[in-house]
Amino acid sequence: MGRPPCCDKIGVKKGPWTPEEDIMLVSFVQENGPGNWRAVPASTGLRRCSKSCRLRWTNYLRPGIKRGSFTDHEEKMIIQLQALLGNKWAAIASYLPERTDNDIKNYWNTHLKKKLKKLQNGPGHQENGSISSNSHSISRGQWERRLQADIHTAKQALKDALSFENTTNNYFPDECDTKPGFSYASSTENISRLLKEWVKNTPKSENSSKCSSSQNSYEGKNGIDLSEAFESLFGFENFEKSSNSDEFSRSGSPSIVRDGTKPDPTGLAPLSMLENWLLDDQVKDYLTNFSFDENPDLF
DNA sequence: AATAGACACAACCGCCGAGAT
DNA sequence: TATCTCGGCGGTTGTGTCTAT
Repeated sequence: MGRPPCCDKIGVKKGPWTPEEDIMLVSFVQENGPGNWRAVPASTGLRRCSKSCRLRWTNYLRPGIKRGSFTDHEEKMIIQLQALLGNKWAAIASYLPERTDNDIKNYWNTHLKKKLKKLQNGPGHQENGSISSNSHSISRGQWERRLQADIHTAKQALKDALSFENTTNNYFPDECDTKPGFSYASSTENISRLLKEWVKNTPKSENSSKCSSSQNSYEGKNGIDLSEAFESLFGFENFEKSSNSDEFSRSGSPSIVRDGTKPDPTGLAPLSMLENWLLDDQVKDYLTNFSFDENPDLF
């Protein structure tokens, strides 16, 4: 009769994750790899739903996540990919491997939606059917033909890029077999960053007076300093010098895998082609106004 | 300095397809 | 084959922070 339930729904904790919980989760993933989320609560003692554990890992702890503000380049990519794919945040995120779908979705909802609305209401929209770019102007017919060809090319690139799924699993490169913890090094950075932020944002007096039941508690159940515990578990003495996101930049990066289950689909070649296409001014203009409802046959 | 409203983002909810039993 | 959960996804909500008054 089907599978057994993933976890006992009664007594499952909700709300923000504590550093202590993060450490337990990362520790589990380090030993067992991502996946089998059902086993996480039972194996770690975490009073969290398996789903919550997966989400926490995916959005905050997995290797290669970049935090902070979005660059212009990222912003353009999101806008164009959203125009092309719609609200397929996971698909969009596969082109921005340092960002999570949740991040992109939030960024879209809080920033880009408004920004685009402003742009669309603002100057620069021509009503006469000709399309201008920075350097030249072409007829609508020429433009439509060129666009169809471009869309075909982009669709192929998308298809190729997305079809990387299930062909290889780069999460466990060969060397990881002999170097336990190798592929999770940046998870330690993610956590240490969270811890550092927590320390930074928590006044000392408050910090020292907090008990372990506090959501932001920095101390473990037995009064253990979690930063020390964490350091002894994983070690992040080199955090300061290695935590910059460049380590995970597209070129020469260790293959970052979203969620630990998908290979990074961003082989440089297809992405660059798609990027170039997406960032083309004319395509940008067109896609900004493009409606999939009116073009159901494109895909 | 106090307050209200806007904003940002982490986390949860509900749905769906795939797969296990 | 039927039933059930898992894993993944997109939408939504809750809450802390910022800003204007």
